[in-house]
Amino acid sequence: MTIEEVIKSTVKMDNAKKVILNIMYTQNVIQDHFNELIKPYDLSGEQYNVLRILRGQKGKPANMCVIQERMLAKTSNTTRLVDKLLLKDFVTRNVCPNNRRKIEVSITQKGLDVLKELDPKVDEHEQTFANNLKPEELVFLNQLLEKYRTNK
Amino acid sequence: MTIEEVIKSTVKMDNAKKVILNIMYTQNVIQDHFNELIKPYDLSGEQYNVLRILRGQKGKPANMCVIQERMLAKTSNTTRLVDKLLLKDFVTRNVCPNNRRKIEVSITQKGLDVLKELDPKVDEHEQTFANNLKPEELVFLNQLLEKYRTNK
DNA sequence: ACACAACACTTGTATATACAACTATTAAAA
DNA sequence: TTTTAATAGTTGTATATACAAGTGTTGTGT
Repeated sequence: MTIEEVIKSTVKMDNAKKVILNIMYTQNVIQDHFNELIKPYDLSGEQYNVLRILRGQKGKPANMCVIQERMLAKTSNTTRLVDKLLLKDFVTRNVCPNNRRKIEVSITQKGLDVLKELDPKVDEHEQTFANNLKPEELVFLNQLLEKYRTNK
Repeated sequence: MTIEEVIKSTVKMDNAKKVILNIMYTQNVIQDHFNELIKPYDLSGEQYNVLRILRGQKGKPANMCVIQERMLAKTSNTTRLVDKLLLKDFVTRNVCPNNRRKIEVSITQKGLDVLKELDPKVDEHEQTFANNLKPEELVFLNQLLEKYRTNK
């Protein structure tokens, strides 16, 4: 399905406009698919993302600003995301003893368990889309997107 | 900047995962850029999108469901988006006389004026990104994204 | 004609995003 | 040393998104 078909466009669009809509729409499709996947786990996409970042710390706690800079959506409100994760006992939160302005957030065993349960489903989610392309097309798509973002 | 650099990933990712993150992140970058552009006009991205759809109707009013199906984010709440546009006198809203379940939404002259003022800025926004790619790369990027979405 | 399903839209609630203002702590400058 | 600036987070407000439940209208089957 082309992007024109998706938005039922009546007028012809140039490729610059088409690419933007294509990226925006594809992101929507991916996100809807992912939301379906995590719905039973009482996690939002960004909450999952924070957990994933914390696991990547391999035991080392992360400050709020570290979490922030590793998230895709740079404007997310990390405080409130961590609040939600705290309520579910997926993370712990403590004031950093060396610098009391900082907060140390760590993933709990319960958080690790839920990620582990999700891992195969997330892999499958990623593969479902990736399988539509040949391996070399996947590489090229990555290159094109990176180039498209140059200086932004 | 590669997607690994963006999210400061410590571990090596496969291309399937990279593509997803690349699309999600690129969409974020585009959206942030676009939000900057329309901020002075007191419009959100989706509000702009609704106005654009209404202009595409060329005078013919659009029902709520028509607007809905032409939007990128299929789960948007059209009622409340139109509410906001009504407050700014960018659209009119009337019950359809033939079928009183339906609503006829039309763009006003004020709405058309604001779109006209935005047109060159939106074009520039689109070109800024598109110029990073050669014309044939732009075409290929569109094809890859469409193929990537197959059956979704 | 009546009951009931389908349709088109609205409203409610919880969560998420965008952005500015605010608090507390630490570092730097005068 | 005192003031000021910078840093790290939090809170508030408005808007947007996700999703379920609700209202009114029209179409369909018996």
